[in-house]
Amino acid sequence: MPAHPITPRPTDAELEILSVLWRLGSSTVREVHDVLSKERAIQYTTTLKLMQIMAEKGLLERDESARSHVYSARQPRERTQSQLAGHLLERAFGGSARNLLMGALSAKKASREELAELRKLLDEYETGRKS
Amino acid sequence: MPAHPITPRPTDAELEILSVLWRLGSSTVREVHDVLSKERAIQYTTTLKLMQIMAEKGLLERDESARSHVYSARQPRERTQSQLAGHLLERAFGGSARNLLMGALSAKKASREELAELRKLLDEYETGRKS
DNA sequence: CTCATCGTACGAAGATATTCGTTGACAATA
DNA sequence: TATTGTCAACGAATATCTTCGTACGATGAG
Repeated sequence: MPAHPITPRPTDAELEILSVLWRLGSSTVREVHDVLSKERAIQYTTTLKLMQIMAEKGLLERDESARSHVYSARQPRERTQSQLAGHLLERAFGGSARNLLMGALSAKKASREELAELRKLLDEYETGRKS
Repeated sequence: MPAHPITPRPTDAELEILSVLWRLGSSTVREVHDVLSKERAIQYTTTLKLMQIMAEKGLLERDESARSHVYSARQPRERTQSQLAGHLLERAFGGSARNLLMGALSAKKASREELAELRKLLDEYETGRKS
């Protein structure tokens, strides 16, 4: 039986780990740490502990067959992202996707290409949704 | 001099308070608590303490002229929302607004009306942005 | 074999978040 | 005025997050 029935929302530090794993795919602590430590000051055992806790929580899966354990995200990236976006959407935007997008755009200006991507996404979504 | 030079990102519990204040406008602890306590179990002093801490942090402003202090959000709603969306955008979506919107839409299905709103927002944004 | 290196496990400190009980001041009312 | 209710202030317990030092076993070089 898993320690947690449902996957908890990752914290900020945990999200850093997940981001690296999304990029690298299955990795050892060393591999994750090498990336992480280039972005900010952090000790190896901190990365290790974080990843151990995340495995306990069910955020990561661990393969212990080799001496250097290999970790991977337990949920697909899209699912975690959807969980996070959905949570913020409810808590901070009263469910208004429009306001969420507005907030994102005013935080970080979007390029013409990105705007085109957004429109395309809406088109595809509508097509898939239609009746 | 303010206790905090920049406004910290509100926590989840703090966001609940802010949401109520966004709806009600300037309010006493009692008024906020009455709304909050209908949504979940919480004691009056918990609401009070939260709002006191938020005032210390600079998230709220407090008018002490009356016996019942009157609180209000220090930042406009849009600014806080932009801060939160921007933070999530960077940490969890690698800056991709497209993926953020995708996550939001897959967390909560959007109605036809909401899709229209989203398109309209993109149109307005592009117009405002155009060289 | 011996020693330096690399890995996991563990414990614990410090910071922050969340919760609520108690206290004392003030106000409203009987 | 005496009692009852309302409020802010405070302290403290608990939980969670984040960080890192230490210990100890496994591995590889000499």
